Amino acid sequence: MNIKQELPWDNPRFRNWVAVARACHVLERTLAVKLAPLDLKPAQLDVLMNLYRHPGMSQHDLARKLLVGRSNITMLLPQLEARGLLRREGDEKDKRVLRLNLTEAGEVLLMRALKVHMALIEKAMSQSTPEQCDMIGEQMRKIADVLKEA
Amino acid sequence: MNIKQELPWDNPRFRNWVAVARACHVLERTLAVKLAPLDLKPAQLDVLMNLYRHPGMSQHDLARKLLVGRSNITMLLPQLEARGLLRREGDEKDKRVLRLNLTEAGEVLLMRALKVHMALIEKAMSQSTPEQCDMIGEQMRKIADVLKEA
DNA sequence: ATCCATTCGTTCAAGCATGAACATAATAGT
DNA sequence: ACTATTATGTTCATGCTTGAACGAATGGAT
Repeated sequence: MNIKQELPWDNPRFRNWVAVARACHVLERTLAVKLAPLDLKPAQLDVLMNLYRHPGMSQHDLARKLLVGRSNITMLLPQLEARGLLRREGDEKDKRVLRLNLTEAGEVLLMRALKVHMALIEKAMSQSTPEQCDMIGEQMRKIADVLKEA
Repeated sequence: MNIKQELPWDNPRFRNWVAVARACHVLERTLAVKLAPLDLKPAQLDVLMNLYRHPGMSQHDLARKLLVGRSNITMLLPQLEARGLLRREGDEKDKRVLRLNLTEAGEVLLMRALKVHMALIEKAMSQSTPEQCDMIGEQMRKIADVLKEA
C-alpha cells in the first residue's frame, strides 16, 4: 500500500503536456511584452481578432468564443470602445443584445498587432515542419473537443 | 498598398497555434473545476509539484520554475503554509533565502491532486498515439527554448 | 574595513478574471 | 393574456498576478 502511486513524471503524456502548458505560458507572456508598445493586452487582441472575423457578434457570443465569462466582456469592452476601436449598437430585433463591430481605427490597430503576433508565432514554430505543425493543431483541436464534453 | 496584409487566418502556423492556446485554456479551466473539491487551484498544485520534485528549493527558484514573479510566490505561500502543506525555513548559510519543503499533509494532498490531474491529461491526450504525443512534447520544448532567448 | 552592486524576499497599488446576484427583455406554456 | 422560464448584459465583491519600490543580507573591489 503505497501512497505514492505511479508518479506522473514517469508518464510521457504528463511530461509532454507540461511542455505544452509551459510553451503556451511563455508565448503568452512574450506576446504581452511585444504588444505593450501598442498599448494592447493579449486578451484585448483576442477581442479585436474575433470582431474582425465575426462582425456584429453579440457579447455573449464573444464570451463563448474567448472561453471567458460574460462579465469579463462587460469589463473589457468599455476601454476599447472609449479608445474608439469598436462600436456597440443595440440590436433592433432583440433589445437585449449589443452588436459589436470594429471601427476603422480598430481595424488599423488590429492589423498592426497581428503583424506582431504573427512574427512571434512564426519564430516560435519555425522549428516545426508543416506536417508536424498541422499534426499538432489537429491533436489540439481534438483535445479541446474532448474536454468540452467533460 | 493594402492595409490588410496576408491575413494570419490563412497561415497554418497561426491557426495551429491558436488551437494549442485554446486547448491549454480549456484544460486549465477544467483542471480548476476538478481540483475545487480539494480546495486547490492549479497554481497551488504547481507549487506542490515543484516542491515535491525539488525539496528545499528557494522561493526565487520556485518563481523561475513556475515562470511567475517573486511577489506572486510571496502571496501564494502563506495560504499553503497556514494549511500545513509546506514549511518555510531560513537557510543557515544565507539568511536571505527561505528553504521550502512539503509536509506529510502536503505530500498526501499532492498525491490526491495528481490523481485528478493525471486522469484529466490522460483523457485529453487519449486520442494521440505515443509517437504523436512525444513529438508534440519535443516541439513544445523547442518553442519554449526559442522564446526564452528572445 | 568600507563601499557598491547584486540577490532574496516582502509590501503595496493596480489591473484582470471570476461567479453570484441582479435587471431587463424575450419566449414558451397554459 | 398571463405567468414562468430562459437569455443578455451589468454590477459588485473576491482573489490572482504583476511590477515597482523597499529592506535586509551577501559578495566583491579597492
